Amino acid sequence: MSKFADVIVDVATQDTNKTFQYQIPSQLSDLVKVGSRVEVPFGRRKIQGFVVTIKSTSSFSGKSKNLLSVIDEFPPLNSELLHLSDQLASHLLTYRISVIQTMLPNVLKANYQRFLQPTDSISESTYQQLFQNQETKQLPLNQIKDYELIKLIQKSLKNKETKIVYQVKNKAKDKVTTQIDLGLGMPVYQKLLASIRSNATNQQKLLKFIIKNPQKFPIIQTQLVKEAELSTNFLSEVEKKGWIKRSKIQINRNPLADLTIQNEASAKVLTQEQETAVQAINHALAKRQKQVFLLEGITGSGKTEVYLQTIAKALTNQKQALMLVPEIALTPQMVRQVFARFGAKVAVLHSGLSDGERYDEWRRINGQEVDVVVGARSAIFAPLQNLGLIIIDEEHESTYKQEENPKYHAREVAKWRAKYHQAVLVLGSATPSLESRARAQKKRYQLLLMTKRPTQLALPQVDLIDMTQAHFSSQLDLSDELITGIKQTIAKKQQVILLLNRRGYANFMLCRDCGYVLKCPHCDISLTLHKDTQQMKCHYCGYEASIPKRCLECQSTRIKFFGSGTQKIEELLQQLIPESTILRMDVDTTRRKGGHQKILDAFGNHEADVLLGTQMIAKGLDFENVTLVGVINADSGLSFPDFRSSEKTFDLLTQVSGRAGRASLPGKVLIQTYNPNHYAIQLAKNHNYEGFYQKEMAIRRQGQYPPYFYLNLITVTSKLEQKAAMVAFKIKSLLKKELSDQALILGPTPQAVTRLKDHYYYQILIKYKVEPKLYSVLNTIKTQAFDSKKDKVNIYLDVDPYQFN
DNA sequence: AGCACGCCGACT
DNA sequence: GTCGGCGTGCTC
Repeated sequence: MSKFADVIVDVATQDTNKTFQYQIPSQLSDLVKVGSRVEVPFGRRKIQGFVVTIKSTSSFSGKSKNLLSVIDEFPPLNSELLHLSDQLASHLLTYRISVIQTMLPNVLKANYQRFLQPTDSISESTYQQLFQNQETKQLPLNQIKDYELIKLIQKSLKNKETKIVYQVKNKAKDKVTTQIDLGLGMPVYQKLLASIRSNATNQQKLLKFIIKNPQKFPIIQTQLVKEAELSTNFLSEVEKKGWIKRSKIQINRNPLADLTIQNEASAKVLTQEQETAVQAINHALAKRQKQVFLLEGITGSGKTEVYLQTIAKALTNQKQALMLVPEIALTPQMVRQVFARFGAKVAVLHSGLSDGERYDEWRRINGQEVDVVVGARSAIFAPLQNLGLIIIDEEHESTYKQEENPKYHAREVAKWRAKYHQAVLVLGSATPSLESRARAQKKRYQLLLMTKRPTQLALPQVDLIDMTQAHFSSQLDLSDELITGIKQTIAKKQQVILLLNRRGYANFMLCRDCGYVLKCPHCDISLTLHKDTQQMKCHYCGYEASIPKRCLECQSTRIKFFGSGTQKIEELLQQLIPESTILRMDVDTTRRKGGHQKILDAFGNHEADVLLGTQMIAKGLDFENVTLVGVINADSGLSFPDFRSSEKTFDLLTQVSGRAGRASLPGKVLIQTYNPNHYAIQLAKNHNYEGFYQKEMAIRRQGQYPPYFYLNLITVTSKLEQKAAMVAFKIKSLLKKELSDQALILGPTPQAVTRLKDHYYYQILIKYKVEPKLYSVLNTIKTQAFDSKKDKVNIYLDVDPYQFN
C-alpha cells in the first residue's frame, strides 16, 4: 500500500504556507521519515521541502505527484522542532518554511541550479552554438548575462530544440581529509633504511620518522608532511611502492581546536548566595518539572559558577543542558569556562563559525553526541532531545530578539521548549528585563538574588561628570576630569576601558554658510565620516561616497564635521595623552573573523593602556588590571524614540561599570553626561537596580507599555510614499473596526528615518491587554491584497517589537 | 519565488 | 501577424 507525505515546500509566500501532498514511491518508503528533507516536483521545477506527516490515505482531491528523493541520511528535524515550527510560525505570523530554515544550519538551505539540455530535435547549428564547449552536454543557466546568448536560448526553447532541467544541489558537504597508515611491518622498514641510497634524503627522513614514531600511525597527511618535513608529492610516490597506504576519512571541523584549556576545570567553592541558588535550581532539576528561575546577581557576583554547577547537576541526572549567551565572540571567557569544565561533551554554535563548522557542530548535536550546547540566539533551536536545563545568560539583552524575519525572541522559544521537555529554565542577569523581573514579582518565576561579590570587593565608585559645567582644555568631547583620570590610571600601569556608543569619525557634515547637511541618497540619514578609509558612509545601507572639499549646495569651503565617533576620540586622545597606547574596538575594527579575539588578547596582555569601543566592550569582559571605566556620552541612548531607552541606558551603564575593579584592585567609573539628574543615570551611579525597576515600572504603567501591555508593530513600506501611507490608514481603520475599544491603536506615523534604501516606512503600533480577535485580524491584513504587484506595498508584523527606528 | 498564460500595444 | 512587456494566478 502506498503512502503519502505532507511536505512544507521551500517557497516562502502566503499562498504556499501550507503542506503539499506527495506520493511516496515504494523504493523510497524506507527512507522517507517525518522530518526528512526531500526533493519534490513543484510546477515545472524541482524544489526542496520538509516532510511533516506521513499517512496512508490521500487527502488531496487532485492527483499527487511522486516524491523524488530523500536528501539526508538522517532527518534534520525531529517531532519537537516540527511542532515548534508550526506554533512559532502562527505566533509570529510568518511562514513555516522561514522558521524551519532558521532552525537549521545554513548549508541545509537549498541551492537550485538550472541546466539547458538538447532534445532529440535539435539542429546541428544550434547544438554547435550552445553545447560545443560543454563536456557534459548541458549548459548551466544560473548566471548567464550575455544578451545574445539569452536570445538564442529562448529561441531554442521555443522550437523545442532544448529543454530546461532543474537540480536541487545539496550544499552540505562533509569535510574529508587524507589519512596515512603503514603498509609494511616494522622490520621491513628497518631493512629498507639500511639498504637505501645515502642521497635519498626524503626516503630516509620518512623511514626514520616511521621507526621513531610507529604509534603515531595512522596519521593525518598534513600532519605527517609538517612533522617529517616531506611533500605530498613524495608521499604519493612512496605509496606506489607500497610503503604507506592513503585513505580518505571524514572529520569534523573543530571550532574549539585552538582554545587552550585553562586549569579551572574543578568546581569552585560557593558563597552562601550562590549555594542557595544552586540548591534551588538543583532541587527543581531533580523533580523534572518545568520551572523558571530569575537569577538576579550583580556584576561579579559569580553567576557563571552557578550555571556551571547546575549544568553539572543536569548531566548527572542524565539530562542535557543548553546555554545561551548574547554573542559568543564577545564572551569568549564564558565559553572557555564551559569547555574547560565539560570538555568533549560541549558543542558551540554562533555566528562566528563558518557554515561548515556550524554544520559539523549541529550534526554532533543532532546525533546526540554532546550533552552541553553553548551558543548565541539561534542555538535555542539546537536539536537536543533530552533537555533538562536551559540557561539564558544576560537575559535582558536585545540580541535575543531577532530583527529579521522570523522575528522571534529566544527567551520565548526557551519557555516553549522548557515546557515541552519539562525542563528548568534559568534567566540570569545583573539587570533583568522589566518583563522578567515583573513575572518574578508575580511569583510566576522564582527569584534568586545574589547581591555580593565572592571577592568581597566593593562595587566601583561611580562619579558623574556634568558636561554642562565641566572644564575642557581643548575639544568638547573629553572633559579635563576624565583626561586626568585616564592619565593617573596609566601612570599607575593600570588600564582603562572607554565607552563611546558611536562609530566612525564624525556623524554629520554641515555647511556653515548654507546649512546643508550631506545625506545618503537612499536613506534620510546623514553620512558618517570615516577617516581611516577616507569615506563618507551610511550606517543604515552601507552607501559610500568620497569626502567633499566643498559644500555640494553652495560650493562654500566652510564645511565642518560634527558629532564625535570612536575614530575621532581615538585621534583626540592620542593628542592629549601622547604616551598612551590605544586599542579601538567597534564593528569597523572587528569585521574579520577572530577580530574581537585579537583585540581582546592584545588588551589582556597589556599591549595597550586604553580600550576604546562601542557597546561591544560593555559585556562580560573580565580584565583584572582595569581600574578605570569612562563613559564618554551616557546620553546617546536616551534620545531614541523607544520606550526602552531608559532601560537600555541603565543596563549599559551598569554593565560597563562592572568592568572596573574585577580583581584585587579597586575600580572607578567616570560618566560624562548632559543629564546628570536623569533617573536612569542616577540609579546606575548608585548600582540600584531594584530602585530602577520600581521607578521604570511606574513609568511603563503610566505610558501603557510592557510589561503592563502587549505590543504589536505593523510596518507598511513602499517605494511610493503616498501608497505606503494610504495602505497604513486602511489597516488602521480595519483594526479600529475589529478590535475592542480597550486596544490602543497608534499611528500611522512615518518612521523616524522616513526613507531607508529608497523605501518609505509607515508604522502602526497596537497596545493591548486581551484581544482574542487580534490574530485573526492580523492574518487577514497579511493575506489581504492592499496592492497590485506593480507598485509593491509590503506589510511587516512584529510581535513584541524591540526596535522602533 | 518562479513560471506560464493571456492580454495589449508596437513593430517588421 | 508576431514579438515582448506586464499583470494574474498557480504550484500537491
